[in-house]
Amino acid sequence: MEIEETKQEWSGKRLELIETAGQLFADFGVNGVSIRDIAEKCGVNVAAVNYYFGSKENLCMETLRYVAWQVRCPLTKKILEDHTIDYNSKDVCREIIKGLVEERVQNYLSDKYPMWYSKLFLRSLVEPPLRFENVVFQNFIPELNALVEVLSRCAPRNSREKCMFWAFSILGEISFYVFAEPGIKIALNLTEKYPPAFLQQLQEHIISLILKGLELKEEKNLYES
Amino acid sequence: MEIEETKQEWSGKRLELIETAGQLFADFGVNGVSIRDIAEKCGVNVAAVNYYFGSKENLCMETLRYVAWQVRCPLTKKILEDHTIDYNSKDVCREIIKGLVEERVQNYLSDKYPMWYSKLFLRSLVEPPLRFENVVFQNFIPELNALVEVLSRCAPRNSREKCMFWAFSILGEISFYVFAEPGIKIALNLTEKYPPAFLQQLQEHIISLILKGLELKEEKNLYES
DNA sequence: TAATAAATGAAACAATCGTTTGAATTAAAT
DNA sequence: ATTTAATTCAAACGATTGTTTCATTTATTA
Repeated sequence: MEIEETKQEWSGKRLELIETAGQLFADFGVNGVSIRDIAEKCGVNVAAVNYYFGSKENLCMETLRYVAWQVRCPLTKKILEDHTIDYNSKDVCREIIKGLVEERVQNYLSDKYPMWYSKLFLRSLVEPPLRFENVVFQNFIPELNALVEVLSRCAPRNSREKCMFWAFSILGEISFYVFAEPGIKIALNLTEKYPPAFLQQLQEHIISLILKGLELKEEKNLYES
Repeated sequence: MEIEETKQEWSGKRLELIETAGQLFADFGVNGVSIRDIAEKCGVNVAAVNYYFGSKENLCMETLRYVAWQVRCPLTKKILEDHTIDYNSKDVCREIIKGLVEERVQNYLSDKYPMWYSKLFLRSLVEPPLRFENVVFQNFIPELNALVEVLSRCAPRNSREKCMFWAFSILGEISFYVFAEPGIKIALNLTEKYPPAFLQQLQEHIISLILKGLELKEEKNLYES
C-alpha cells in the first residue's frame, strides 16, 4: 500500500516533469540543466517545478527515487528468501547467476526501460547533489550485499572478500556500458540504442566470464580446446 | 618536441589553475564548479582564469588534455610495435595481458596519480561540455582499438567481436572503481583512498578473470579443485 | 635605473540562475 | 449555477554566472 501511494505520486503532469527532468539530468548532470530547460521541453511554465516539487533539489531527489524504483533488481532478495534452493547443485547455481546477470542487463541496458533510468541511477553514486542521498543506501548497498551473499552460497570455496570482487565485476561490466555509452557508441559506430543481438552477446559474455571465474562453467567447456 | 612545448604550458600558475579546476571538475562536474570556486581554492583572482585561458571552456579542455596525457597507457602501442613477440607462447601472452591490466590499475587507481585524473578522463566519455572533444578520439578510441588488436593476437581463437567484449571488460572492471568510487567506498567502509593491498587483490582478480576467460590460465590452476 | 612587459586585483558588466508573486484560467465540488 | 480548489501563466525578484575593464603591482629587459 505504501507502494501504491508512491505510485500515485507518479502520474499526470508531475510524472511528466519527473520524466523530462530525469532524462536531462542523466545526460547533462543536475547542474547542467536549468528549470527553464525542463519547463520548455515539458511544455509547462517555469513555475510548474516549484509548484509541484517546491524546489529543484526536491525534483532532483524525486527523479532519483523514481528511477531507483523502476530499475530495482528484486531477484537477488527473492533468491535469498527462498530456503528450498540447493546450492550444492552446480546447475542450480549456474541458473541463479545467469538470472542475476540477465536481470541487470535487462533493467539497465535493454529497451525495457529508457537508458537514462540507469544512467541517472548510476549518477547517484557519483555526483552531488544526487549522491549520498538515502536512495543510494536503500538501494545500492543492500543490493550489493545481497549479491555478495548469493555469490558466496553459489561459490562457497571463494572467500567473502573474493565474492565482493565478483559482485563488483558483475556491476562494473554492465555499468560501463551505461555510463560510458556515448563514447562506446562512437567506438562501435552505433547511432541508435544497443541492438538486441549485441546485448544478447554481451549478456552471454558476462555470464560466461563470471561462471568461468567461479569455476561453475560446464565441464565440457573446461576441457575443449 | 611538440610534447616539450606542451609540457611547458603545464607549469606555474597556469598549471596550478589546471590542477585546481580539474580536481573540482572531476568531483562536481564542469557545470557544478564556478570560476569563483576555482579562483578561491587556487588563491588567485577571478580574472586569472580568463587571463590564462581566455574562457572557462578553454580551461575545461585544457584540464582534459592534461589528465589524458598524464594517465595515458602507452604499453599497448609499444607491444604492437614490437615485432619480436611470439604470440604462440602462452607464457608471453599471459605476461602481456598482466602488463595491460597492471598499467591501467596503476594509472587509474593507484596513488601514482591523483584519483581525479582518471575520474575527469572518464567524464570526457560521458558529459558535455567535455565529451566528444578531440581528446576522446585521440585517446580512448585508439587505445581501445590497440587493446582489441593485442587481445586478438594473444587469443586468436576468439573473434574480433569477442575481443572487443574482452577489451570492454578490462576497461569496465577498472573504470567502475573510478567513477563509482564514492558509493564503493561507502559500501566498503573506506574513508581514505583504496589501500595498496586492496588494489593488489583487485589487480590479481581482474588478471585472473581475463586469463580464465581467454583460456590462457595456467593448466595447473584449471584442474585443481 | 628607467622603460617595458607580465601578472594581479577590485569593481562592474550583461546574462542566466532558482524562486516568488499575484492574477488569470481551468477543474471540481456544492 | 455558484463557490471553491487546483492549476497555469507572465513578470519580476535577488543571487550567481562567465566575462570584461582598467588601474595597480610585480617582474623583466635595456
